Amino acid sequence: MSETTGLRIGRVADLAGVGVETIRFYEREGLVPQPPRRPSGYRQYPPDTVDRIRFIKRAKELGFTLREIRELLHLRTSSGGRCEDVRRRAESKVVEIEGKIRDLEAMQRALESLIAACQRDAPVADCPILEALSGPEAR
Amino acid sequence: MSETTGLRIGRVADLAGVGVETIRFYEREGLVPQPPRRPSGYRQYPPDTVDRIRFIKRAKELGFTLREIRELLHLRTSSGGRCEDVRRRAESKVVEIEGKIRDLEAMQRALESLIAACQRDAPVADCPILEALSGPEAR
DNA sequence: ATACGGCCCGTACTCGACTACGGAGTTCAG
DNA sequence: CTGAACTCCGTAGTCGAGTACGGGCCGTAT
Repeated sequence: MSETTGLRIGRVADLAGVGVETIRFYEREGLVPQPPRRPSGYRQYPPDTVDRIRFIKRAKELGFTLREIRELLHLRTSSGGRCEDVRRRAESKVVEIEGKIRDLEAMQRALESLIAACQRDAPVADCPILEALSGPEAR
Repeated sequence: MSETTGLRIGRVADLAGVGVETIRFYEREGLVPQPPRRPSGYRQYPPDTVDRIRFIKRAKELGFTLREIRELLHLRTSSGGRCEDVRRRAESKVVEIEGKIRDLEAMQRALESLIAACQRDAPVADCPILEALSGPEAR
């Protein structure tokens, strides 16, 4: 009955920065594996569950859907474990992520130029932000 | 009556890769400015509206909410045009974007290592992807 | 031993972001 | 000059991702 017993759901929720209900929801959706239970029915989480949930949170903030995140998390074990298939899926995710990084960098450059223009006391209305941001090359 | 007249909503939708209803929705939400109308009531869009909508699309895919995107798009003109305020807001966006890029790069490295492990014919179940992805440093 | 949390479950509700009507007027190619 | 395709508007419905009950069982500090 020490701390090797595992974490209860509320503790995991606190550590990961989400609500208890969110964890149960992720469990239903297959994003967090079903943990062992005590005889009482209480869930007992291994500590690394916290990292998994934090990962889900970050990935959401990066524009991945729960469906995509589930795929990412299951890359290891899915497709009957056939390596070739896993590799292909991983590679296409890498390409997707590269695109996101490129877009973010473009937004960043646009914002930097807005900031620079402001510092040169140029009237804000003349900042070229929108032109840069909504530039011609779309996805 | 040449092409200088402007685009009708359906054309803009096609070019930007969204539905007509989405554009009307964005207009209601203040993400796309209200265009001039013909006497018939038909909207007549300047061509750069297409870029604006593409930008909205990309930004959504990068995890920004419509509220945040509206803020970005209004940076120039909001806050009564007071430069200092605009600059501060832009700078905090830059920081946020830097964080996103860092997280994406971490995911990418994790995926690369999964791919590498696969190519070395290591059994997929042993790939260290999850450990890398859900690493200790959260947001 | 009891009370005040925490946890169980299922169901229902919310919120953001669309998406789909339906009935009327408009455009324009043939 | 007609008919198919497009547009208008308002309202309602959907979908993803949670969030909130409510009634009942656990656990533990006093």
